[in-house]
Amino acid sequence: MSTYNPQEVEQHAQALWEKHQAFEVKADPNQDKFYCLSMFPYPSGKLHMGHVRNYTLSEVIARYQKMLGKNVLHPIGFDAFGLPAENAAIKNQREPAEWTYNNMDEMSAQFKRLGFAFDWSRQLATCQPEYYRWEQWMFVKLYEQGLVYRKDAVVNWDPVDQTVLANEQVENGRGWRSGAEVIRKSIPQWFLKITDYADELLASLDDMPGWPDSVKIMQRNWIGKSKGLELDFAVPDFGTVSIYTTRPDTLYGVSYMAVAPEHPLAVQAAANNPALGDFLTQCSKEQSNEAAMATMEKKGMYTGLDAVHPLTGEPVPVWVANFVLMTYGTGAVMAVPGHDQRDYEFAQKYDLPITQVIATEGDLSQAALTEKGLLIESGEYTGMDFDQAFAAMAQHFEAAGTGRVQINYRLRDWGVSRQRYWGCPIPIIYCDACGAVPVPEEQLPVVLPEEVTFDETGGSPIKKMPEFYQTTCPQCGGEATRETDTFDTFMESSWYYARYSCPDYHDGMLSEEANYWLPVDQYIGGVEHAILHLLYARFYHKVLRDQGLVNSDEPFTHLLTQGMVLKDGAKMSKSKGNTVDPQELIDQYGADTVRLFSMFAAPPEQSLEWSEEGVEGAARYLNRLWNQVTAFLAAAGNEPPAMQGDLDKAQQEMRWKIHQTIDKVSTDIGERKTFNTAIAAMMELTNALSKFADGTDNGIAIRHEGWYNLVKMISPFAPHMAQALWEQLGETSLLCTAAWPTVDTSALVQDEIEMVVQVNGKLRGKISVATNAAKDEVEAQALAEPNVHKFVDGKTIRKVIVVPQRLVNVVVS
RNA sequence: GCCGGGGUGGCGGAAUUGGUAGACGCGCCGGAUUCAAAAUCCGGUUUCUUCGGAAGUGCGAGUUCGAUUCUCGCCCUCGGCACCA
Repeated sequence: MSTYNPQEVEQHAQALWEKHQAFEVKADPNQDKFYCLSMFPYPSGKLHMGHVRNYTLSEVIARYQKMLGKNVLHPIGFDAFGLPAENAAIKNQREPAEWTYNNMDEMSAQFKRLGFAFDWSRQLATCQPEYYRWEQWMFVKLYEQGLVYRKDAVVNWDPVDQTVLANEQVENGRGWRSGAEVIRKSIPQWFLKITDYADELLASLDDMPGWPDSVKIMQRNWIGKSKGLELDFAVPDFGTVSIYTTRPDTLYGVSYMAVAPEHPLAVQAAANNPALGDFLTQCSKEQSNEAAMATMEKKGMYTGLDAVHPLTGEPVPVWVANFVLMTYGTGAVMAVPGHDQRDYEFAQKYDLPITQVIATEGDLSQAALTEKGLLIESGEYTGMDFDQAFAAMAQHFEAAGTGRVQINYRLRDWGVSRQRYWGCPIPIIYCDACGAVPVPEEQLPVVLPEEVTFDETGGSPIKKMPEFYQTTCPQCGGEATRETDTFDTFMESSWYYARYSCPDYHDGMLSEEANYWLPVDQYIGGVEHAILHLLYARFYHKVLRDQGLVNSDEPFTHLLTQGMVLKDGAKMSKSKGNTVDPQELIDQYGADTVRLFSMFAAPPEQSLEWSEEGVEGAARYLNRLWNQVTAFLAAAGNEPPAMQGDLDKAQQEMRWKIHQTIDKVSTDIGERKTFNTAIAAMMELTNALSKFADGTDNGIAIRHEGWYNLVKMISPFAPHMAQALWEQLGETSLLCTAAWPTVDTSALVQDEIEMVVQVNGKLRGKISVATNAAKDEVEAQALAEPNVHKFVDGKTIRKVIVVPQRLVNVVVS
């Protein structure tokens, strides 16, 4: 019997896996595949506990599936483009590429030290031209297909640093480096028509049982499909302003219109109205993100223009309002203060009329009445309900040619242009004669120069590098300029999961192997990606499908969204100084302990509260398991006697516990994904086996059966220690390729069962009954229980509820 | 503000389909071992209690024989809100 030495044991197991290339896989049409994937990391520096948790989750599932006999793909790579590399470059005067590659090396070493069962031969990094060339290639394909277009869109402009800022670089409306007031600036940018796929993205959600409902609901709301009317309002001295409304039934209640500050009407009206001009300038300094728009003070100004109400002919004043989004619908709304709360508050503030045109309960002097109901004060539409009014008005306006039924989406097209350096160059060339021309396939990739110098403003260096942007037009051969914007990094993360199937394929974006591995069977990552990343990836997958590159409709069959790792109730972050370095823990306790703790401390979806004592507990458990198994083997050897004859009661119970645990652990890992309860069950079995000191042949056989299966079951969590114990059990194969334990259902049969007896819902006693006992027998036995009898005596029994196998509730008065 | 989570002992959490609230672990208390300590092992541990019991899962109502679980209304907290990834 030897003591447990994690460092030694872990080195040994890792060397074995390396020697046998245990986790490198090839497509094999004759074997069931299982593709298990954790969201790839941004190479920010060293690993943190969030990474450990994320990759241990996929690790446990991957190793479990492998033991079930599946051909398991469990790859790793890096989401290597992004803003932090540029920040590090400015701060440390290092090239983003060098910084990134260094971090990748460091993190790879830590991944290996943790013993993750990755197929390292498939490692990829999105900043490598071999990867992003296919992203550029696909962009050109989509351009040719008409799914790409260019339009003006708003960015955060820092007027001092003369650069575009990301939202997180704007603090309280000011640039984080310069401190200057950030303004909204409109510049031309490239967009992908994700809205063309809105309906399919929405409809597919109904057929994705492997995704959490919460994520599907969030995506549905994000897509925000609605049916309404687009109506044209004539505005004398301007022209026509179209609005979109989902509540045409409230049309008679319109008391004003509101347009976005960027709306052409507002711009025209401001031309000879200095006060209005000032207001628009003021609006341009306000943040345009949705949270800010929704919470800021609602402000507006009359433009001096009046629209004509399309039904009554009455004049309707047109206002500019800071809360109207130019990017949603038409950038103009009709305002019905009586039946919309935001319009209501605005009308109260500016003393605009509030009228009721829908008959509903409520007090209009307190709040808008937003419930639907029958129309009142609405001319010929009076008395109709919502559906009737919608249909009648749609018919009226369509006949008049001034309105139409329209399906609208909250989802906007995907702006992919970033005015930043460390990203994939957008493969477009601008020619004075030919306009925007995509880079021809044979000229791809457009390689991002890696030797660059940064100044403190954070502006992209390639915008100042003629050797990068000076080129010739692919169409006319004349002088031309390259696009210097790069892609949103969500572009890279939208298809990496597919590229893992063939990372070294040079003749195309994806090879046939993609269709063997895809879709991903289990995808794991933080909830914070519930909408953006996961929606973009779903969109991209459908685009890949329509290009004939994959034959599935959705990329991820099952999704697990993990919670954050907290310390003292707050998210671990460098700025808070509450980080825990996994490396120190690995050095002190070993990888198995760190892995076990991260799985045991909380269920995957919930946040995990960090606890040093909890880690010690995990280490203590592994130590105890090691000692128990080695002590048993030292005493009984690794060749157990055969079980024979009848088992006594304690032996039966021990076997029941062993097989009940196998059943539970299998369900917890394979179906429920509650690894914390799987570990708890294994701890219970460990405790039970420790106390079961039966030295008879049958007893030793049962103990061997228990420890043997326990070593297998703990192996996805603590694979190094399990491998060492496996060898002590006399096995010569790799444990990670051994078969997962199977349940002996005959061991689960019990002929007696304990039932709980309640009186008026309160626990009063317990009875032991035959498993197949009839209801009357159970009832009789329950009433005969002394303590139950005490509480029932002298009272009238109203009814007795018997829940088979569980409890009896005697209702008395 | 809108959308989606979460709230259970001193702490992390369990209770899988409406059926024993607190599994498992941590901490703490007691014991064994030790010259002593660490480590290890064994036992106890929701609160109150007149020792019969009673109360108890963020707060307030409701449905039910029975609610941590379902319904309604609140409070607190975390994630997302389109250029952080």
